[in-house]
Amino acid sequence: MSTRPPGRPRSGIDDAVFAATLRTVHELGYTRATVDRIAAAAGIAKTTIYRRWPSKGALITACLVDAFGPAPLEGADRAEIITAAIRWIAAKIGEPGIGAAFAGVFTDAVNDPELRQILSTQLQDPYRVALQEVLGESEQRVLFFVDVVVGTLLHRLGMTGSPMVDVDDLVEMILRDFR
Amino acid sequence: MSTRPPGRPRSGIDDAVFAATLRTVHELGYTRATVDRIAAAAGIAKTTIYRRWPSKGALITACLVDAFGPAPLEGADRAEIITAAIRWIAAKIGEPGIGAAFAGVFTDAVNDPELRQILSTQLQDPYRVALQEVLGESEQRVLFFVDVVVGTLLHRLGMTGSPMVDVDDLVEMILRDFR
DNA sequence: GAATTACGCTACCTTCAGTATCGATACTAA
DNA sequence: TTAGTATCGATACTGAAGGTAGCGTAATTC
Repeated sequence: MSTRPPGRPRSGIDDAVFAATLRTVHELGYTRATVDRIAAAAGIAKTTIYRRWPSKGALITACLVDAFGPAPLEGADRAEIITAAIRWIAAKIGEPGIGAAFAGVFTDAVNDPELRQILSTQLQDPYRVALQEVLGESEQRVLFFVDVVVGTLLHRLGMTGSPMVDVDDLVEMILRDFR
Repeated sequence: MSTRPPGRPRSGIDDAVFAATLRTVHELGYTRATVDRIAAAAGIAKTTIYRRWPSKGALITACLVDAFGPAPLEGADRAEIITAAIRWIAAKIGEPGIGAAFAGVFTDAVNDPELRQILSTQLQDPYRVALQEVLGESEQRVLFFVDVVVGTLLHRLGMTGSPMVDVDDLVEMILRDFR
């Protein structure tokens, strides 16, 4: 059942495109990482990218979803889980290309409701739901948690150009509030 | 001394340009608030804008410096000062056009070192210095404070499209950390 | 009146997101 | 083997937007 449909199958280039995206954003920054350059870095045609993702923002979002993967929400107690989650997202944002891509697509989303919808549902919602379950907190409270953690990390990255290196202060502050 | 220099004096249009900028950003959002449209809304030529500010980001930054004004860093003790400061910046970011302009120029600055310099020195530094003095905290600590407060407020605005209405949680969290 | 500086206007350059088209390619079904 | 279908690469193009150049004109000082 569910045999392969007719027509030429899509070539498995998603991973190559994601890698080329992060590499290009890391080297040139979000704005100068044009779709043309990303396509060239991946060795494919620009039109192929637009056949798979409806916009540059959607491509970046898909790339981030792939790069982040599932969050490691494990630990003996709430404090350990929260600490691990903060350190995990901070480390991810510190990886080459990921932080710049995240900040770039986030800022694009501010004035683009469609992109905001994509970003919210495809990237944030899975982690929000998982956090609500494992922490037993309300949606409102988890959203506040995400605002503080991600907002702080992105503000530091955007204002200084470098990711936050010492996350201890942030962890302690959050722990005092969510213990 | 310091008599008026020769040549046609600049017309006093800065206030009109700032007002037109906030109005246009409020109506159309940061991206669609093009320099052409802002100039048209102010009733002047686009070239006049570029004679006074070197880029769109610099114009928005100057507009924000003007709109924010000095921070009300008053209160009987540290807790009152911190509370007032947080409520003040949250209210400002909630004003029509200001939050969108702030988020927009911030995100532009992420991949534009020149603009980041302008934003950091002209907008953030005055408040950072004033906070260091009145709170007696280190530069590192005050920068962390700014990262958390502004980052949280901008993340909420960018992710939901609306400013944070209930700032109490943020105030309490910060107070627990900076008491 | 001469020099100087700002303004408005028009035209222009460049970059980039996104689209259209067309021939070639890879696969399914008969 | 052939017809049908869907993808890919390549090229060209559109439209929007930031920013610049040049020119005539207006305002002010000396």
